[in-house]
Formats: sequence, C-alpha cells, structure tokens
Amino acid sequence: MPRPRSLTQDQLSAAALAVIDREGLPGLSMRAVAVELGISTMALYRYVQDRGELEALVVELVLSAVDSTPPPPDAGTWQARVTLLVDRLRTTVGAHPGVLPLTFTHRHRSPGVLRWGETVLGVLGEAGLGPEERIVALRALLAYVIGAIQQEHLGALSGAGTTAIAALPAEEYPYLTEAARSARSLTPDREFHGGLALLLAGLGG
Amino acid sequence: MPRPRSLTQDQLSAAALAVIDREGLPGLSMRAVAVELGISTMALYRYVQDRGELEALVVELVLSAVDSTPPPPDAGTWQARVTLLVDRLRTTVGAHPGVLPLTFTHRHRSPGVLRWGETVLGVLGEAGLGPEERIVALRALLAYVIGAIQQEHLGALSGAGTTAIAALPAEEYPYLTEAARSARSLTPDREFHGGLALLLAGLGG
DNA sequence: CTGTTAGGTGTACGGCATACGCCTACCGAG
DNA sequence: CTCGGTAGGCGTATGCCGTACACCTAACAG
Repeated sequence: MPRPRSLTQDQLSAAALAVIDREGLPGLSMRAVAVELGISTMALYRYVQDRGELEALVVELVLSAVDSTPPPPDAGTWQARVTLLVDRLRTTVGAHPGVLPLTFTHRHRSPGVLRWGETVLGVLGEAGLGPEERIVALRALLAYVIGAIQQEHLGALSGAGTTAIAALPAEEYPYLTEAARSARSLTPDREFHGGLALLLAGLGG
Repeated sequence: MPRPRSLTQDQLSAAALAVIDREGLPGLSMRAVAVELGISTMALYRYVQDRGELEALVVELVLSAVDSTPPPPDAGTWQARVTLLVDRLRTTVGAHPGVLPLTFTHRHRSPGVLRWGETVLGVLGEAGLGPEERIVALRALLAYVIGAIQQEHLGALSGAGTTAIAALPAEEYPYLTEAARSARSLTPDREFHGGLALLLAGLGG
C-alpha cells in the first residue's frame, strides 16, 4: 500500500563494498555510501539499523562468493579436496582485502561460510575422522586460514617488515636475519600451501 | 635547560592499557587516556604524534611480556618446547583481549615478539629443520596462533555462535549441527592444543 | 634574577554516527 | 479521478572523536 523501497539490499552492500575497494576500510562511512548510492545519509537508515549492520551486509556479500562456485569434485584424495576448499576461502577473502578486519566480527552469520564448513566436515568425515577430531580439525584449519590471510595482507613476507628484520643485528638474531634473507624468494602462495600441508600431514595423511 | 617531562612512556602505555582493560577497545580515546593520567587531552600530544603511536605503545607493552619470562628449559622434546613458547604467546595476548585487534596492525615493531621468533627458529633448527622449512614452520605456527586466539576471543566455541549453529536445520547441515552439539564439552584449551598438536605432528613429530 | 625553551592547556574545527521531526511519493479505496 | 494513510527520503542538530593552533608558564642555564 505505501511507497515501495527504491533500493535492494544487494545494491546497498555492493555500494559499500565499492567504497571499501576504492578507498580502503577507513574510507567507509555512512556518508560515503550514501553518496555512492546518490541518496542522503539518513536515507540509509531506512535500510539498516546502524553502521554495524551495513558492515555485516558487506561481509556477507563477500563471503557468500565462497559457496557460489560448484562443489568440489569427489575425485582425488581428501587432502586435495580440503586444499581446494581452503584455497577457495582464501581467494574469496583475498579478492577484497579491505574487508578483512570486518570478517572477524561478522563472520558467524554468513550462510556461505556455514555451508563451506559443512562441506569441509563432510570431507573430513569421509577421511575417517571421528566427531571430535573433525571439530578440532575444522577449527584448526579455520584458525590457520584466518591467521595466514591476515599475515599475507597485513604483514606480507616480502614486504617492509621482512627487510626491517633482515637489517637487525645478526649477532643477536642469527636465525631471524638468516630467515629474512632467504624469505625473499618465498612466494605467498608457496608459504600458504607449505603451512597448510603441515596441518594436513598432521591430520594423518 | 627547559622544563623536564613529567610522565614516562611506561606511564602513558599503562594508562592506555588500563582504559582498554576497563572499558574495552571502543572506550580508548585520547580524552579518556588524558583523564586517566590527570592531564589535558592535548598534553598527550607532547608524548605521541597521534593516536596510532599510542596504540603501538600499548601493543608493545602487552607483547613485551612474552619475553620477560625465563627462557624455555633445554630439556624435553622440541615439540614440548615449541608448545611452551606458543602457550606463552597465547597467554600473553589472552591476558588483554581488548588489545587483540591492535596487535595485527602494530605487531611487527615489537622486540619482544622478535626475540620470541628467534627462539622458536632456534628450537626448530635444533630439531633438524632446514632454513626454508624453518620459515614456513614459524609462519605457519604464527598464523595458527593468531587465528586461534582470534577465534577464542571473538567467536568462542562455547558462545552464542555455537548455540546458533546447533539450532540450524539438521537436514541441511547434518555435520555442523552434530559438531556444535558435541563442541559444548570441548574447552578452548583442549581445542587450542589439539590444533597445535596437528601442526606439530605435521612438522615431523 | 632573567631569558629561553619546551611542557601543558583551552579553544576551535571538521568529520563521524545517529536521534528526531518534517515533507512527500506512492498505492489502495472510494 | 480523488483522497488519505503509510512509509520512504531528507535536513537539522547533538555529542562524540582526533587534532591544529596559539597561548601561558614552569623550570633550568647564565
């Protein structure tokens, strides 16, 4: 009966994501999103209760992509299938690094991630893990992926931090300086999969 | 010749940490810290260039504790020694959960963490790992610890998220709902060490 | 005692999220 | 076609925030 909405939630979250991708997370403000949509600031509040809800919408938009791709092939070892699923999560989040800090606070609610977890648990179950082993394994995988993605985007191994470490006094930090020197040839990809392989090996493969 | 400073950096960072511990990270503001110290807001700027520098000071205060404890005993397997070092990092950060989000942005500069990394690399070296293996292992350990600490404090397994998952439709998420039900008896401590054991097992133990 | 230097302060500005009340576009009913 | 009510959109105002700037003043060197 009354006036219909002129914007969809998808438009909202897409606009917010566009702002983040363009100006980074600090650039995200109700004003900026409103400008992006061509409406007034306060009109936004007809769609979300507060800024937090807008952030949750963006996170959901980004994370939903993790499940939009086809399911993993049943072929291959379970290690290969878990690796594929983990890679999918990594590339999904990595596509929008600016959103990363928001995912921690708003992760729980995402159906996409829930379905991802369900799939991983399934593969682990088929691999012969018991109920409690499965939980520990899933949480460990999640912890590793979360931490690794963060390290990759907030303190990359090939970045300024590593060169700073390489410049430390070698007498006091012999291992670190040596590590920093040889770390320059280690790509983020090899690093990530190396650590993941450790975890999978520990899982019994 | 001129007027001496009336505050030390330790007092500054301690005051900021006190504010965070008492009112949480959102409660941290230049005004609040100034009140805590009994000085005017602008007087703070005689000690730090901006808010970011104050945050870095707090992070450094918290992380420095990781190395103030005595070195790990040379006895025991290398797995036990790494576990001890990792535990030390976990309890250090866990003592001030409010600071957690700040550590990601300001972590690199901490001498305490640098010395921690040096020690871990040393143990890994004695365990027989080669140079590149050591780096991958250290970074994997760091990634796991970072992610696990975050999961523990921002989305605890025994918290609201898990009960929400337990309430999901069991037909659609059979593994997840079953996992959430049996996860209630899994303490954060057992979860953390379970995942860590996986990683260490993968390292060749 | 006095001049210099740097520590401490008060005021002010622009940006932020957002509570509140007004205007009005839209739709169903008559 | 008209009209009334509902809910969308907007302007204004408030109280936070970080911080630039100009001023006052405590303290030491001479």
